[in-house]
Amino acid sequence: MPKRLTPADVSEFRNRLCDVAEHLFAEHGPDAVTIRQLAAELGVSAMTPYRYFADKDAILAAVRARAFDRHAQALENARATPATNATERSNRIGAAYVRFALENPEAYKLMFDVRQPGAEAYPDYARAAARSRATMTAHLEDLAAAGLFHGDTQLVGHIYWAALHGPIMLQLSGLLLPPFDAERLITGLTAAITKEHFGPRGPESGHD
Amino acid sequence: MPKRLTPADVSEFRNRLCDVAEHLFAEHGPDAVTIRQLAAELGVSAMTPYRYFADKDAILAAVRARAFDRHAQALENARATPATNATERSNRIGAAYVRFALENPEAYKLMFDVRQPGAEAYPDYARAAARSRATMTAHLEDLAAAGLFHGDTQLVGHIYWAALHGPIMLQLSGLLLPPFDAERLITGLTAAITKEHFGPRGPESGHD
DNA sequence: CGTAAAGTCTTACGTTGTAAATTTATGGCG
DNA sequence: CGCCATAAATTTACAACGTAAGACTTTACG
Repeated sequence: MPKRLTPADVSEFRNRLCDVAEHLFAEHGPDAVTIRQLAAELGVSAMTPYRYFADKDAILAAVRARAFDRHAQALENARATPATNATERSNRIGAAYVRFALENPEAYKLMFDVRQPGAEAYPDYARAAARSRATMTAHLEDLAAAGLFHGDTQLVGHIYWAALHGPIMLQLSGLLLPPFDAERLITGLTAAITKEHFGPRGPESGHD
Repeated sequence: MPKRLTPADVSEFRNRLCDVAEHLFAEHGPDAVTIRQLAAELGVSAMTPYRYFADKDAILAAVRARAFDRHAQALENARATPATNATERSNRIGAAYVRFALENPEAYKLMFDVRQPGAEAYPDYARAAARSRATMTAHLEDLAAAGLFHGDTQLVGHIYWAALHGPIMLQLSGLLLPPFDAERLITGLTAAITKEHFGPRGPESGHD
């Protein structure tokens, strides 16, 4: 049944496979999903995916990259949304970050999964991850441009990032017991960062 | 070769197996290690481990529990070490936390791995994890007892925990690019928490 | 219109986790 | 002291996995 594959055909198949893989990964975990399942779901034979991906590891990397891209898109959307001032926009980006993580916990787990050692070697993954990181520091540059922040935007951007990531990961690991959850810890942490870096009477800032 | 197994025999074999598993997991990742490898390393047949563990998942849970126990032990040692004052002891516990994570990155990854969904169902794992968490809040109770802190010890303990965990996990995910690393972000975050919760001129507090 | 090549499918292999059957050694009882 | 029920370990066996190799099938171009 082969007609010559255009690059568009290739990337369409890759996308369809990643869509299916994403759902199955989220439902059963990446280890429990087999190539044969993916192939069956797509109505092709077990070997067909290997025309489009080097191996299963590459499929995992591609799905992780796509998750990072959707995450980055959510952050960029928040940054592009009109806001009354730079501080509000900044908070909106933080809120978008947390909302994405809590509404797509399986995607977030995949993004920051620590069990694929060579992930940075996949260019798509590296680029998508860098794109998320970029917005996390860019919004501090916005604040600096508006004269609302004077300091190391890269450093404080990373600190802010870690202040969201830590609580989220603790919650997703199942190690936060009621009444504690990511939201609450993030509120506490971002309040501390805000006071530290925006003066003792700086703008009130939760993440939403 | 069977002599009746005493409970001591059983737990000795379990320990030996976990020792081996820990090393192999650290070296190759838990997915890449097979039961047959573990058995060979122990000089027994492939099925023998199944006398001591229900399945591979239970072995992973046991190794994770042991890692949490060693971590908890490191924290408890730091807490038990004499210090000139409660603040210093508190900082030492934070330092012990970070040191353990950075000196045993594979163990730390395993502890907070997000890919074993039913982990809390293993009592050993749940207990070991709770033991680590307990020390992370206990040292704030020490500060409160010394009159150096007035506030919600549980809440701020968790916030402090998240402030260490976030940077560490970002670094272990390989997503922190020079010049940023966990140490630096932790310094920034703990400084902010300290100022927030110990007044604008509270004690200077890095984590070491 | 034929043919080289591209795409797909089928077949096949080594490895995995583990169930079932088998062997082996021992501690308790006549 | 000798036998044997049984606990422990091993051997064997199987279905499922990732994927290499080869066979088939369709298309684009000379």
